[in-house]
Amino acid sequence: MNNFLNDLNKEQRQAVEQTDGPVMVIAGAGSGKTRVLTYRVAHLYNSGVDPFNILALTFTNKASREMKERIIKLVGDGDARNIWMGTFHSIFARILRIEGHRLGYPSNYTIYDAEDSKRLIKAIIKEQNLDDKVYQANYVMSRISSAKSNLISASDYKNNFEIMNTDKMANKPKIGELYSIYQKRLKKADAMDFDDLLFNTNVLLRDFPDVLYKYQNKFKYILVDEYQDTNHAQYLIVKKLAANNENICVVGDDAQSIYAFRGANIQNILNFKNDYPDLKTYKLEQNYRSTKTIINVANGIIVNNKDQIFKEIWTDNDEGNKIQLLKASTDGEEGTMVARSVFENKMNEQLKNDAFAVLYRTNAQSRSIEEALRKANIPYRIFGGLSFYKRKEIKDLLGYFRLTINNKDEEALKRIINYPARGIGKTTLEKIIIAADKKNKSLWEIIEKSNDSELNLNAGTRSKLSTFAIMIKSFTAQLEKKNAYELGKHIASSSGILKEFYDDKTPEGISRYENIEELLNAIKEFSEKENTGEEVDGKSIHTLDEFMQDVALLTDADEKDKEETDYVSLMTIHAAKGLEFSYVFIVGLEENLFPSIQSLNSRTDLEEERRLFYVAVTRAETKLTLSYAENRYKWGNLTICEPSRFLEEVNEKYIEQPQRTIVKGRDKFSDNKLFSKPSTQGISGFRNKNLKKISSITSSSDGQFESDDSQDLQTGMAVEHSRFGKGKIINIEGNGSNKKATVFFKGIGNKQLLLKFAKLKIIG
DNA sequence: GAAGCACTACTTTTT
DNA sequence: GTAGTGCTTC
Repeated sequence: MNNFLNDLNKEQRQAVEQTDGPVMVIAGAGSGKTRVLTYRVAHLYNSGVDPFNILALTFTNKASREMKERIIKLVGDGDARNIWMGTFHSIFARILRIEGHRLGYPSNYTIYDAEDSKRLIKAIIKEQNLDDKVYQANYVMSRISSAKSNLISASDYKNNFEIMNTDKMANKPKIGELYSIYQKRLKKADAMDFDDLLFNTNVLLRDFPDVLYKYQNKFKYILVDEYQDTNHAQYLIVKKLAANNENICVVGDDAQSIYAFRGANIQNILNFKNDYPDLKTYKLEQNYRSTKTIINVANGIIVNNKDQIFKEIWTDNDEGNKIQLLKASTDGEEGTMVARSVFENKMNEQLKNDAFAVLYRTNAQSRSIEEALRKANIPYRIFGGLSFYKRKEIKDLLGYFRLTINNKDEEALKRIINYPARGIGKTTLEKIIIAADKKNKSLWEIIEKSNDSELNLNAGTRSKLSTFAIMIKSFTAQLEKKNAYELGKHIASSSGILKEFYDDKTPEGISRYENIEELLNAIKEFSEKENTGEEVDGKSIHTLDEFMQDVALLTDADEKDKEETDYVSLMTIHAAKGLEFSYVFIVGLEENLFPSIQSLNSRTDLEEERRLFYVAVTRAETKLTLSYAENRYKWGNLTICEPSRFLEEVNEKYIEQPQRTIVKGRDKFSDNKLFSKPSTQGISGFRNKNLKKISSITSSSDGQFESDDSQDLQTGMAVEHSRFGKGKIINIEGNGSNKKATVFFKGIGNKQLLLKFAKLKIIG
């Protein structure tokens, strides 16, 4: 029974068997972190701990899904399903459904996703007559979000001199006010955003001792994955829940902390021992994943960071292949080179597609890779990006579901009240919003009473509103009676959504219709899921609101494996965390892209980018390929790029002779019809298309650098721009071809101009 | 109020 | 390049 523990090395085994008391595992990349976590849970289970008493928190749905599967493999299906395992957000959303009434939330509260939050914030900025150029929704949202992650409420925010002063200095003094309006609106809609799930859980545990006591007793054993990525709110929840039993095990790697941008606090792991004097710490430094070459490169990168717990990853694996470095002239060519390299390696080593992954910094980079793989007939799959549940048509239909479940859901209502068009337009909606604000009611309550109010609506509009309200109410009435699929299908057709997409015979329309069908299929599967015997919330059928509970927190569609299971994986580095692939391509290693241009201001941001690079490198088992392009399309323009500074941190001795391989490879495979035909077409196609633009840009910029004024520009000078007119230089930054000036133009405002493109004339 | 067209901001990363 | 917004016309 205990023999599976023999799979573990000494440190891993110690970490697994030390079941009681506080434990921290510092687990280097590829050192068997997930294995320790899963074995630990399995070991607890086998030692007789009641699965209901185990709480395992992960960071992503994917991680929790995988962990669940692995545990079930170890201990068998059955009782182990009762372990509380999931993401922070999903676990605490679940607790809030049970306990939220204490904070004034019904159990059917809605979870707003990032898009809903942003829309609401935008709407509020507009309603407050603030300039949306000054109060950019993204900025406001991130201020509010980081406040919430640090458990600063709207009133705390407004009472905090330092915070308010920062906003004042940034010329955005109203953010505190926007925060409190935003919270009020969420509350009125019976909605929580992602941050509220953690914030409100903290309030619950802080203000209701019986709740705290209940969950402290329930969760006798707590495990936290990726602890380095927890923010303050998450840290405190874990600390409180563990306070009684102190059977807490956190696993993490400070070198892989890549979420500081959204509030993750690396100090949580660095200071963990301060909270638990009895802490037992285990370091896992042996890597089982990668070749010596890859490990050496990774160590050579991370050593450049100042902030870290010292550890050096080592491996018993072979030396392995050298690192391949690809230099492309454009992003299109980069894609082609990657595709070719995938093909060659596949042929030479007789590999399947799923041995390969292409990792990039931003989602936008996937397109050129995708194009090249498609031309080369290599199956691929993109992870992340626009996920299934974020597509417009899906969110439209989900909007109906949401409104059915929670009539007060403001964002859902605004989304669908006139979709498909039913004659309830902007003006009417504005009147409703104003009335709702005045009476401090939800939009729904105003609509319900649209007849007897002083809304000033004409009879036609009133009847349209009441038809709409009656329809939604009829859906709501069927919530408990029909199963999720029956009701879902009924809503899809009687709302007119299905017809809307069915009538659209464009390719997009057809694909939308198919997506709707796919959603309904998923609901069908859910509805027909075997009932576990015990009744969920007293219901004997699987209802729509049950289905919807998890949907807001799903990012990847958990899409059922389609026909194709053997594909090359394309994803951002963030999404690749925790995964491993035999052959890894890291593309777009260029300054301002990776490291991201927004990270260049501070050392901490740059170090986070470096950790990101470290994470990317350590995904590779057998062979690593790095690539960059000299020119890249960014927001529609061809931009000149410099190789990333991170490339300099890779010791040359680990790098294969660049270019050589490519030329050889091309010769070797030039007689292969499958590949060479489309690919050469692809290359020449791209070349021809881009050459003109490249040459025109280089020649014009060359000309500029010799003849024009851009070298002599200085802060304070008055200049003239062909389009914006006369302006004054506020700031100059960057150098070489990336030299950038901030120029103030009268009546236009500040503009950031790349000097190699902007034709600035000095006029005084 | 709706549909069609032009304009602009956007791209960091995710629950 | 695209989604979202805003303007114009019916």
